[in-house]
Amino acid sequence: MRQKRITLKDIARETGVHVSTVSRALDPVERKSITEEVASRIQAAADALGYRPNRIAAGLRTSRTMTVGVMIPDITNVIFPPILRGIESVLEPLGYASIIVNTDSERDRESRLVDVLRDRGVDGIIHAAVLRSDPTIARAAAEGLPVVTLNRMVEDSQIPYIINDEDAGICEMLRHLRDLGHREIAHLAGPQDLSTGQLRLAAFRNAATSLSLEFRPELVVTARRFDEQEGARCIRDLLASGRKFTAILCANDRLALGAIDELREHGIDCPREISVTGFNDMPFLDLIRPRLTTVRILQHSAGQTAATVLLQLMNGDTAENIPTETILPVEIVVRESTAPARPDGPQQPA
Amino acid sequence: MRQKRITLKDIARETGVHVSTVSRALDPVERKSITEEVASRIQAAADALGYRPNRIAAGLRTSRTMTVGVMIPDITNVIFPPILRGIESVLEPLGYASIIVNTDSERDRESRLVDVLRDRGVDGIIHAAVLRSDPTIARAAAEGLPVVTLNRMVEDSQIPYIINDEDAGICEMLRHLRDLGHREIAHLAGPQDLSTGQLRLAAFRNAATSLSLEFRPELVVTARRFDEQEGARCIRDLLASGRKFTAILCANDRLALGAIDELREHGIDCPREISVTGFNDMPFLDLIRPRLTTVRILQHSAGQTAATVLLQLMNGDTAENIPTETILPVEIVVRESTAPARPDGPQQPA
DNA sequence: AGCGGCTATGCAATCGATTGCGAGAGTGAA
DNA sequence: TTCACTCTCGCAATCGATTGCATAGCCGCT
Repeated sequence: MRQKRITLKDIARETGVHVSTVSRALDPVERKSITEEVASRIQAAADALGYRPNRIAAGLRTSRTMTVGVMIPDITNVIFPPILRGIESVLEPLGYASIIVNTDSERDRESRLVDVLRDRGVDGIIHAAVLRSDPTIARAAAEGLPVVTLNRMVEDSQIPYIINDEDAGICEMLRHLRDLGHREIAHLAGPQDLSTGQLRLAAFRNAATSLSLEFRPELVVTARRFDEQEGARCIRDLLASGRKFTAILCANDRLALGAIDELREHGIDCPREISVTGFNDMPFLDLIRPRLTTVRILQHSAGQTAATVLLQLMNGDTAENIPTETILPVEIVVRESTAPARPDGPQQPA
Repeated sequence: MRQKRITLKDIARETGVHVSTVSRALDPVERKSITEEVASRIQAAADALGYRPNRIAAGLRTSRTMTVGVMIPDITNVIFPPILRGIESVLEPLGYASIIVNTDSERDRESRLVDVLRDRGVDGIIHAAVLRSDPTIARAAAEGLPVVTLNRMVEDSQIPYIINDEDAGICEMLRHLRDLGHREIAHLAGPQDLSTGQLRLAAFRNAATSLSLEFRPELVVTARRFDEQEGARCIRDLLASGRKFTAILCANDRLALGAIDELREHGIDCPREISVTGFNDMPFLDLIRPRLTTVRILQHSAGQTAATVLLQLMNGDTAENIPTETILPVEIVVRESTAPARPDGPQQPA
């Protein structure tokens, strides 16, 4: 039932040459070392028979599989698909395929998956998982496997990383709020075991001082997950604390959405009474009212950049040509969830 | 720099047996044909050396790569990631990896990608792309490659398919609208070159007659894409036609969201004046007001089912054990975008 | 003691493509 | 005519694991 595949041997038999000659004739770089007439005869036979190279066999011999592994926390998180398309857009035209794995941000799953990818002989790994430390990936890189990380860096390693200029994003956003007259600005921080959560909190602190706004630890609440429920919970806690604030800078869009919902539950209007900002600019955000002011990250180009750097690594470019650190610009998108601070000062809600 | 991999040969040398013996000792099913003492000595050596089997080499010999191809239109479309997680949840524990490719619903890209997957020796393909006909995949299946399709079927073929019971979903939704008193119900249909668009329109027609509601072709408008812009455009056309209607059943959530927005632009309130329903129940829908009444599809289980059927195919189960057709149940989720038809009859907006 | 039969293990081919090396043909110059 | 050199192509090893077949050894039975 199943057709036998056409191999080099078949073409060799057909054209009366040796399989090695066929191999060379079909290899664009070796082709020049073959008489043009022979080469085109072989090419014709290959086309006629419908030859398709067996990448498995080639991979065994060359130990290059033209496959890369991509590790992300969870594909159902809307920020990752655009990254994957970005990666694909540079790798696929070059004949690479990618194996995508979800780590669910679990450490043992993460290291197990690194091994799975290595067993499959991937030529490199793009690691967009966000756990704050991972010995397995560091070891893989140290053993010579090309690795780049996205959105995070592995300490004490030479692994190139691509990050978004989140510091600048946070800082711009804080400036936007300040320029609107806000002074008591809360921060709804993300989980501190995820690099994004940690980095954005640090950025908030730095930005506050550099903008001559006082950093107030009591106005920081930390979410345990990046979701709406936690956003809402944090707002409840914040309101319960009785502290005054007129704006909330959230570490991600979903926290912001949860926050706005919870404020509404308490009869507090966003943006009239309290301004709220997000981070990521996830899809469909402009369908949700009030339309969220947020920091836009160029996920697609982040993916492209990661893939490009990985390619350099896999091609064995000289180290000095490979950027260790790439910082991608972000931009703030001002929509409807931010407004001038009320002139009569913060109204502490009931 | 790069460490040499440990191979069977290394273990053989270490333990003083032949590599074939090592191979058998490490293969759970062959292991019983080896003296327990030898087997465990080999196992110990393998562990000590940190042996990891080379799947490429094994794949070459056995022509099983433990890899499946998954074809979808576009990973950034929110309905696909849950499907992928569903597939992964059954395949990954068994040692399979999947290569995911985006077809962008382009025919030539689609057939090219089928070949890419075959070149890589995938053991099977789950085909969730939605073009209405594709000779390449049919040929692949005819040549013996295990294939299952998701959300669509390939005509004139034995390819098993998994679909959601969209007919039932449309019918239930129409019944819901009828029970609310609606009689003039428009259908905002999806692109007719995509199977989902076509099927849902057909289902709408059937449901109308079976519910003794007149099917009115002039109340059907067809979108060119499944997005908000097209939803809005269709509503403009519908309003411009001057026809009366009190409810709109949309072929997908995004069309519905675009429709509601456009109605609002015209000063028409949903659901008070016109009810609107969606299809898919995409994530974050409950954050958008009015919260959309829609048909929920169990994407995750669809993925699981597709993977399970593919496994049967790949394991060469006898044909009669393999379901050709699997229809998964759907459910309607009633939220805020539907309300009773106004007792004074449809108000034709200006 | 001899023989049948079974079991544990070794041997070697194999999957398909790649590649270093060498041989033969062809060319040009002396 | 011959020698040196180049160009094209064939030969065979190789990547690492799998597997059908062969064989050596052992057991038990008569």
